[in-house]
Amino acid sequence: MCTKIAGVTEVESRADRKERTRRALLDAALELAEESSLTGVSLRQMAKEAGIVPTAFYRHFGSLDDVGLALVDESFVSLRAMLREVRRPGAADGAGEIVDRSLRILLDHVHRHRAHFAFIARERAAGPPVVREAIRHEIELCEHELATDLARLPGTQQWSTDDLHVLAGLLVSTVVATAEEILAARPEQETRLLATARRRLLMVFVGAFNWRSS
Amino acid sequence: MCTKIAGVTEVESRADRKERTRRALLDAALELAEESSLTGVSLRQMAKEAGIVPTAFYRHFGSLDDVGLALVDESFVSLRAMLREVRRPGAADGAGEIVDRSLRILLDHVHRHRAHFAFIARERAAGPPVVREAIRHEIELCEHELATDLARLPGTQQWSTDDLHVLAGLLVSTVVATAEEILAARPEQETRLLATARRRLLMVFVGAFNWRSS
DNA sequence: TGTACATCAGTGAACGCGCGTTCACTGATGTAC
DNA sequence: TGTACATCAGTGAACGCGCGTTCACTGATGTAC
Repeated sequence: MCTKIAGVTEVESRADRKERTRRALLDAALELAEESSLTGVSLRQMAKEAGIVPTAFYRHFGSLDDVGLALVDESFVSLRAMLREVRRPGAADGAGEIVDRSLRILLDHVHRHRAHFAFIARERAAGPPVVREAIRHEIELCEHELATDLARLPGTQQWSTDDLHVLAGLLVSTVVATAEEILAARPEQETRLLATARRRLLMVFVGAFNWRSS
Repeated sequence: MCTKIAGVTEVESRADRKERTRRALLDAALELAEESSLTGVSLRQMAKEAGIVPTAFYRHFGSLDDVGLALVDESFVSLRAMLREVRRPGAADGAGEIVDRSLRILLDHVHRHRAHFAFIARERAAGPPVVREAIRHEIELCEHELATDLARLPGTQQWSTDDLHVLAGLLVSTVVATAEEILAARPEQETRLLATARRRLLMVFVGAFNWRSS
């Protein structure tokens, strides 16, 4: 098959075409899972949505679980990109600035990778067991990374590693809750929602600043 | 049908028997939903588990959604009972005592109503749309109640209602996360998990105590 | 460059299975007289 | 108390449908010579 792009005749190789179908299957799974959960998506629905016959599914994945794990992988690529952006050193003067900047990045990423964030939020509780476990593990890794980062902030040098993990866990559960709220919110509620989320995070920071490691 | 209990011959009325079957269907749904979600449970599985023929299901519920809504109702009866117990005035000296007592009550209730708590945690994200919405609404009500309660604590008299809701939201998301951790934890991890949860809640309280309403 | 062969993504028929729902029924329980 | 009738929880056959998976296949793409 040939495609003419900007005057150049591009040839789509067999491998390219296969990758395109694989992508279509993953996209179909992501979209179909939005109603209820991945456990409710059938191989035949995915194949139909991707424009192939059901049996051709097996050319790309060994089972439905494999599709789930592939989606977990790419969802956490999105999420890690976000965390990297949050972490990037900037004009981080005070807690208010850090919170504002982080929330802006969170909002932007949730909107731009809406399907991936919704996938994690949903399948974390409802996915096939193997997918649930994979997500649980990834979130634990993120929490661990966050704890390491927090240790570098001014004011936490004397903290025990336990306390760092307490704060990391608190931040993760707060951010997860906020992300879920953003996903569930209608656009006109968003401003109000963010204002609440901002104060919630600030309250956590106030608690952390006044915390004495024991 | 007659049953002899403690020397008294009890007659089970038609209504009693119907109620017993209804209960069996709900219990079956609760148990079967543990693998994946309620959306993955079929009417036929429920009927089989309850010991009736599939078609008899319709004598008790109009649809699978009705089963879900009935389970939401009774799950929140458990949860409300817990909140009432937390709220019951006791020797609430300081934040530490409040947190310890609340966590003890939470742990006890999660263990004694494990299936109900797991149901809420799971179906909140993965249930049929109508069930998800019902749970979202119930949690919002709990959060609102909590905000009202917080207003009566010493030190919050000058807070704005917005700030009360910020704290209530923070507490709810922290407690939800803790409940989910208890549900997922193996028994030997429990002590450590509770110690972390304790410090997490304390950190929130430290934040609240040092909070200035704006 | 041309030819002969290998690869392999996608096809289409077929399978047995569990699904929700319909329908006419049975027979024990409940009620009116 | 006894009888005749009504109620209704549960039955069982039947339906059409979508499911995952098997298998032998097709024909375009890729490769070796």
